[in-house]
Amino acid sequence: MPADLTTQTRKEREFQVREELILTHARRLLIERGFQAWNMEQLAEAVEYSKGTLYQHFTSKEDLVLAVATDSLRNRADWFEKAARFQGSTRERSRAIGFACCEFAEKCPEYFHVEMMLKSASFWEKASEERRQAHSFQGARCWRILNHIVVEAMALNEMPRDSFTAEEATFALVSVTVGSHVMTQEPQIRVQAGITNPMQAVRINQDIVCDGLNWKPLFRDHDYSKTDQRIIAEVFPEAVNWYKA
Amino acid sequence: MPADLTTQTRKEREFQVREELILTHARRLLIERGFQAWNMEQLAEAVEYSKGTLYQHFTSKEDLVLAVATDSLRNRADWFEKAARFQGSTRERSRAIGFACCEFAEKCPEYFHVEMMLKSASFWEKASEERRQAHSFQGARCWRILNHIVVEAMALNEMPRDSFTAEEATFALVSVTVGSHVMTQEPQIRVQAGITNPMQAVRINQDIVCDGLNWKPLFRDHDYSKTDQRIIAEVFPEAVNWYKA
DNA sequence: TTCTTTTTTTGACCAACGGTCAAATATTTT
DNA sequence: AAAATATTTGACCGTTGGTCAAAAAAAGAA
Repeated sequence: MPADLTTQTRKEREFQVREELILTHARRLLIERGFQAWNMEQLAEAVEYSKGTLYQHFTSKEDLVLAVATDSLRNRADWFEKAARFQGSTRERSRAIGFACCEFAEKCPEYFHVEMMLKSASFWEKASEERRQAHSFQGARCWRILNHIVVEAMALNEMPRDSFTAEEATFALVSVTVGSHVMTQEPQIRVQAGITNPMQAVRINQDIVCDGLNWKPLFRDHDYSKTDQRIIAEVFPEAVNWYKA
Repeated sequence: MPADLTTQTRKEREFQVREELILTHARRLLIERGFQAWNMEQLAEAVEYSKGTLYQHFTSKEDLVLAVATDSLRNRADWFEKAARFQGSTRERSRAIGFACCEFAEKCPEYFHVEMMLKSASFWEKASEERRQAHSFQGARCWRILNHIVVEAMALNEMPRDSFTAEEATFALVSVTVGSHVMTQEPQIRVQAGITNPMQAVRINQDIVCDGLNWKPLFRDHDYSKTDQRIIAEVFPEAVNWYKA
């Protein structure tokens, strides 16, 4: 998020440009090698600064990686917002968010890897309070956008109110999405489940959960292929490579 | 799995006893502190052997931790088997497996933590081929048990065959379960979703997916509380602490 | 029992890496 | 041009996973 350039001094701007340079290279290393298989020395070399300079921006390797993840998460929230504005029924809009999730997984493949590490307390503890808050903030944005659609669906009686609360419904969608992404990463599961297109597998599971929530119109009663094409055309004008009709 | 004691020499038996001692202490450290916050030296001290001896059993710290995880996973598969033998409809039996998952999460809290680490290639690579295979084997057992019930449900027309394949249905259940466990670990999500009982949240999500798969009798049409009590009484005779009616 | 051989255990040692900070370098001010 | 301030650097440190030659223990031979 480029803060307003007018109130910044040249120094501050240079500092920010360098931070983005570091983040870019760190993301590349994360994608290419994961977390362990590179060190701060190598990153310093890549950005053509010394190790000490890196530590002027980040308190630890974990802090840096969390910053990369938060950057990605901000993108996801932005995509969520755009998807939520899709013109259609509440279920169609939640579907657009499902697409945003897949697009996110495709464009920010390092994210889920970092997300897994975030579950371990020791990782989280090594990051700075500032970055932890930034990450929580973007996470909360994503939750709020989806939850808002669920609440609206219940208000419009497109989803029954008596079975589950809006929070339970939102939680179910979030859980199945994360779980599906995690499981599709596992080669063994891919074989056992016969998965050839991971993104499609994720979306099928989202359909199952929405149907389980009785979110009308049900997937099993309704053909969403027209909606899907509109979502791709209107929300993701750039090519979406993972979609198979 | 204690191999047959008769064909083993005394040495071999002692070796095995020591391995179990190491695994026990490693599991305790994993639960108490996670993966990072203890080192091999401390573990060696705890088991009253030297570091070098640990490396006669395990090729690396990761190899050791994978062994702990596989031990737990074997327990889960055993619980799955027991749950699958529950007398009832296919959906009731899948419900019993859902309970087994919760019981597992409660009794082996270190497992999900390790499972997350297994997603990173570098971790997996540091473990020995032998232990990787053992882990895959137990994972496959769990899959097979659940998948078998799904196949049977379709054969008995308790779940429609035309919407999803048996593998897709199994995958959906596995995904939502893993995802729910992962998400309930996250304090922020707990607050946002208003979760007070994580295990109940997991089971709700399983109900939603089963309903989405149109697995009869549907949760929304049927009261499963009697079934739940039977499952607890018959499959988990020891106290189940997390269940709230 | 005593000496020799084999097996097992040990902990000093190594390399790798995240992180620090005094010194060097660059920039700004006077 | 010199002094003052700010920034960058990389040698250095502590920790830790992992190794291996030497020590200790066990087994075997006499």
